[in-house]
Amino acid sequence: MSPPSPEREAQHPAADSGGAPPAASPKIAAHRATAHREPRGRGRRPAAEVREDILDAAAVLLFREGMAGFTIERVAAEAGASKTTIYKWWPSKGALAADGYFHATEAELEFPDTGDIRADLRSQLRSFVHLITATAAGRLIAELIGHAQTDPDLAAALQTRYAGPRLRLAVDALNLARERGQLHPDINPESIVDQLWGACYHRLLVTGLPITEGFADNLLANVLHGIQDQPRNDV
Amino acid sequence: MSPPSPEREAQHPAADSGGAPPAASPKIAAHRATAHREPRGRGRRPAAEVREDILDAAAVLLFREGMAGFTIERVAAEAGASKTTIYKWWPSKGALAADGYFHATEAELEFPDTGDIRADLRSQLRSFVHLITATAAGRLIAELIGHAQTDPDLAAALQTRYAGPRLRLAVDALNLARERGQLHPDINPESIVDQLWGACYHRLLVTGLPITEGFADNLLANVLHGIQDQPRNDV
DNA sequence: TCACTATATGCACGGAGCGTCCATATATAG
DNA sequence: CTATATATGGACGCTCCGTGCATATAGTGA
Repeated sequence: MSPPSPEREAQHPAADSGGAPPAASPKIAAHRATAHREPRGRGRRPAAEVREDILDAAAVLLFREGMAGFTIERVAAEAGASKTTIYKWWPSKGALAADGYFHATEAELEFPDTGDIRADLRSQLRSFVHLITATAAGRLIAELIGHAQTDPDLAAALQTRYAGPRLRLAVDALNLARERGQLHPDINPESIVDQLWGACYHRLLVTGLPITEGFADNLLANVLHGIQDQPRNDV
Repeated sequence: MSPPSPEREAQHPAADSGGAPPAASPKIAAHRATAHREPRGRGRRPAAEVREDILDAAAVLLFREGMAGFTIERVAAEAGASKTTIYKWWPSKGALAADGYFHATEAELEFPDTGDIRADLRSQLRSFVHLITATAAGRLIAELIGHAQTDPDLAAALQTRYAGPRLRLAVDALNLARERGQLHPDINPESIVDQLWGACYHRLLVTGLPITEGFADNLLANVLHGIQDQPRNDV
């Protein structure tokens, strides 16, 4: 119904060639030296290449428009791929969104154990606060979590690749500290993490109150005061 | 473009029906003995009646299928009303969902001030835990909050009629306790609420860990231990 | 009693998106 | 060079959105 391949040259809105990705935003692919989508008619392209294009497009769309504007059709258009191809590899919108997000961010998520639980938790918490307030990922994470409430694929992916690792990191730090005798022996690490991270999510997702570093530090002080191994005078 | 003043009568979808059962499941209408929408030809029905039917249908659909199956078209069908009518009163799916939810629940949300901050917070928190774990509203609330991340109407409604009041209730209790000298003078009540409620939401929305009464009580103990007016030995 | 008006009704539209078919083209493996 | 795996455009039927239109009727004021 239209000329074969009118658009494919500057297909990618993403970074690609440029070497100045300020992190936390789509870093996308410089993965292929090849400039860009060659003018192609029909026919097969290497699977890996197509996959990469789709993930790039998904990430770009996701960060540009959020979950609201994120549709399979638009990803397909943006990637210069066909819906058929996308459906061949991803079962649902949620699954693609998750992969798109992680494709673009791929967080390192490593924090050294300094032996000081307060310092360790603070750096983890601050890093998280920074992520959700100072980068484009903040709103997006809220929207992803939001969508996950009605999308099992997305929920599973977030669980496995996002919430799980972060939770484990903090829990590990807490367990180490406890073994070191820095914390009350019968604390429940998961609950501590719920208090710290949950408080932030509460503001992000529910009340909309501002999330600042001061807020985070204050939070941490409160929580630690409640669990450090000192005589407890109540309960 | 249209007749002068068609709408001005019962414009607000809001409150309406009188004080009835608290409950947390659809109480819906016995308001009309009639079981189901009479087969009617065209023509006008009393506005209030139609509105009621729509809200009932919205609530039923919401509780039965969650936000996933909640569409304007289905509400219309279920209510025996026409989409046109719905769009005349509600600007969006989110707005209708919110009204449908509150129509069905209309929580009382009153807690006496007993003078014991621990007891007061515990009853509030337990009531909340009960709501999100033991009633159909739990999953639904998660889904509503989820959708609110990309639906401004819904977000505003939840803010005003759900999160706001609950937050205020707890903050008030904390302020009273502080004035009574039960709490450290420079606590930030909002943060305390973030810790308590946020921890629950964290499990509900993010990690999926179980939310029990024991969890809630433990949470409260931790938090209070951190903020009660006793010598603080750190920070 | 009756005409008038506000309001609900069915119907139908164009648009978007979903998820799934085809038949066709071609890049890579053998 | 052939075979096969795989991407392609295009089209389908479906649901839903949000909005128009002409028509029917309940309630109301004359």
